[in-house]
Amino acid sequence: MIRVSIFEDNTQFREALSLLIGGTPGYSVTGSYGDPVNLEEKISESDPDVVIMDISMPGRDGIAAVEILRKYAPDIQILMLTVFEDEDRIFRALCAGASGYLLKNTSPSKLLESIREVSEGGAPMSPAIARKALGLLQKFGGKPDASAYDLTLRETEVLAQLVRGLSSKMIAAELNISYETVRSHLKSIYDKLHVASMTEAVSKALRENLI
Amino acid sequence: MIRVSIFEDNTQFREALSLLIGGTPGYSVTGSYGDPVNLEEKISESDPDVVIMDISMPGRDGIAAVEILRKYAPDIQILMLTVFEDEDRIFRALCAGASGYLLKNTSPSKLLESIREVSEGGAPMSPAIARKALGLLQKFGGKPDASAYDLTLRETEVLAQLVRGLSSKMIAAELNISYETVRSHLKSIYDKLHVASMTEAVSKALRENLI
DNA sequence: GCGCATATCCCCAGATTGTGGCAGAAAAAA
DNA sequence: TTTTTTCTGCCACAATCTGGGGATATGCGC
Repeated sequence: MIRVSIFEDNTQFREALSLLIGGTPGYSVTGSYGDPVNLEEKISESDPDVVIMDISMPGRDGIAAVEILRKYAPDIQILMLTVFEDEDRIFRALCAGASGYLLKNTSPSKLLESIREVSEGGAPMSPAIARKALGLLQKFGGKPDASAYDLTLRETEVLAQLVRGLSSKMIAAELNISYETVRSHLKSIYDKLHVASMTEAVSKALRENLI
Repeated sequence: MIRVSIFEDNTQFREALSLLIGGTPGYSVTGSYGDPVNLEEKISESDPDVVIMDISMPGRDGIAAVEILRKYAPDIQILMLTVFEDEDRIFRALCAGASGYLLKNTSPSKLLESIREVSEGGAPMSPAIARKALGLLQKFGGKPDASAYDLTLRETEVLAQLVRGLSSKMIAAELNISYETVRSHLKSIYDKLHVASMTEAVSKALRENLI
């Protein structure tokens, strides 16, 4: 039996959801609310396994509610159910701690399946949402691209140690070469990365995934 | 009619897939290969809408194949079908350009559904995979967590500039405060982050998303 | 008021880094 | 073989950074 709480400001839609979920064997609706005010209280009284959350609600933003809920009860799975499909909101909701993201045009059977899936540790998303989430991931992951600045092998090694936070001396010890040699490599690295200090080099390396 | 090409080195599994997909109305298998050697040729002769790709194959890695295919024919949707569920491989496959990622224990009906979904612009993933992909996304997008070391507002600002690669002097200019003040803040930052140099601070800040 | 945290400045001594130049040995490419 | 690249090492000077002292002022809470 999966215990579900619903947060959705549209009364009609909320009732419909409640009827659908509550009327299906294996599911029970333990709470149904029009806003996330006094969220903790509502959660503790309904004690759900899964929370269905709308994004736009009066009083408090659904995404903020997700963040709070994440902290208050990390084990509760959160399923966003909303009409918004802009990248920004998807991203913020997922990063806030939602485990699934469905559009409101999702069919009842898909919705029920998704509730089960999210309670079992999955991450159900509407196809369009999943594709956008994937796009976000690809944007971040880009490419581990050390070749762009064509650092030599040794230079890459030195840079790697630098990124670990080591000083020139420590790097020398780590790589079993002279302190001065490390400094020589550093010069080349600065040249190739177009930077002028260790900090800049580390910053660039980490930002652009050069290690 | 969805045209599907299969790349999978296990002959039995490949044949089974071929039978399943080819035997279902609405789907046709236009190519079935044991390795991705001469990938471009195989693709142009089979002209698929969707490619099903294994990760481990003789000759060439499936992930590398995805990258090449992405460039050669960007409109072809790629569905990974493999046994691996480590974050690294998932991440690399998705970033290389795969649009879906299924585990080999996926049921035939789910598989067929996923092929349709990916061809329609979705991003089907096995629940466990989806959850891991979500985790990756959250890791990247996680909002700055400076609170852990409770840096003050000013210290956070200084750290932010440091991460940009600026020197103490430059930070002083940027924040319109004295060089010595910057140094004072830096001392506190070092103290709180348990580091002893700019490089270390930048490294820690970027790794732990303190900015 | 009194403590406490924050933010702002200062000085010093010693260590580290940035910059410039130089050069031999080994490896790879021509 | 000759040339080029990479890896190695060194010196010197100026600039910057680190770690140790303090000092003043402004709020905020008790």
